[in-house]
Amino acid sequence: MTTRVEQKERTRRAILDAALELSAESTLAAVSLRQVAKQVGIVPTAFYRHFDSVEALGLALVDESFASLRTMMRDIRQGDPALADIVDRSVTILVDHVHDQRAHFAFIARERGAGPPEVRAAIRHQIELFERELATDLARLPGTDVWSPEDLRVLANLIVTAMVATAEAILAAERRPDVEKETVERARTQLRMVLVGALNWRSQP
Amino acid sequence: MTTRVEQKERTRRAILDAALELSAESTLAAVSLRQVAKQVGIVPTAFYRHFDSVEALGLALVDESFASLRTMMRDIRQGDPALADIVDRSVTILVDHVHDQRAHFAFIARERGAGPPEVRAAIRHQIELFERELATDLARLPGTDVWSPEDLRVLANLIVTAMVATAEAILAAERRPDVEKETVERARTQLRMVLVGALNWRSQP
DNA sequence: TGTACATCAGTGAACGCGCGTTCACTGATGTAC
DNA sequence: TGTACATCAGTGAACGCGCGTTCACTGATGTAC
Repeated sequence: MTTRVEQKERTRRAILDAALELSAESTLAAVSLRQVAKQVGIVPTAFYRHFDSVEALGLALVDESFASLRTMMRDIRQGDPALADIVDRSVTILVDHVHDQRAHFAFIARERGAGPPEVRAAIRHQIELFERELATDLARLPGTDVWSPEDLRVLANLIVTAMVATAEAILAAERRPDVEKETVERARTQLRMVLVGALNWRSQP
Repeated sequence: MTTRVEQKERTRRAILDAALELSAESTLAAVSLRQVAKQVGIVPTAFYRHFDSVEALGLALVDESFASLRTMMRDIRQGDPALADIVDRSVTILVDHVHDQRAHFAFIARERGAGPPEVRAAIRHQIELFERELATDLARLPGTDVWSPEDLRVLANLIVTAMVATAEAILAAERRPDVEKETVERARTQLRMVLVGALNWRSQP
């Protein structure tokens, strides 16, 4: 026996999943309320019992997607932050999460540049928070004591940019293992290059 | 007196400009043939005298946009490739071109992730060509003789990724000079960090 | 130069379709007593 | 436990609107002679 609350939550979940799937064809802006309702198996008007508009649904998807990113961040932070294998571990965890949360990552990648303004702003804000957290983590690494706070933020921005590009490349690889392997190797090399630069860096050189 | 050919070209130009302007609101996938025709001041059916579909129009915009990128590339390549000010000069030229070709850069940034599959593929291909050219240029710099060809490509990819992110950040700054200045400073610092990494890099370390 | 014909960019009516949103409704689940 | 009423997720008809595409057309520009 299912309660009314449980059933409502199940329908809401189905709407979110349908929107993720349909927007994968191009972008959320091109998805209609009626397409979502049809895929879920409800009448179009029932949509309004769950969301005010397709855009409100988009904001809910942003929240969801970044919740899964934060899970990833926590995974990366776990365990010994020794420099030796930090690059390999971080990239491996990124790849695993892109596989597990493929639809969420794809959603962020698409809507980041082309979503409705509010959705775009929400994504930009979340990426900025992400960057700030990474800067804090970097400050704990040995050797960064000669860095200015600004340079730490700049480095964090570069790393996040490279990781976003890597996630997009993994998605574009479309599960072709050879293309993906190349992408992952490239990401590791790039992170190592950046770290070599970082270790030889002095603020205001 | 204007010839028929001239008039046709003028209308075609107006269609391209209208599509750039309208797609700026969200993405080309959300722009209708009728919206474009209305903005140009022609009847919807006249659109077909110039393009087979909105998607064909999209591909024409990709070609245009990358033509302006190649102009930029040529500008950067001009003159002395001395390491000293190569970073400052490259970033300055990038900023100037983003200002001059704002609509084109914004179009690429949006459609790169969310455009119709053919448009996305065309953009990915052009960025790859761009990267290959940069790798060739890098190979001419002193100090890169200890680099493997693969690592040159990986470095070029990192630099292109950072420059694409910089262009997007300049667009997002929406002509607010203080935000833009910060973005530009960040790009310069990042390129310098990467170059410090590059100068201390040995392939297969 | 003048005339007769060809070309073709742009017109305008018409089509069937999917869109978001309104509204009054139904009937199963939940609650008060 | 049983009954009477409240709640509310989902229904289904209806609306006016913008969509892409078809078709036969017009009339200015271009060309052959």
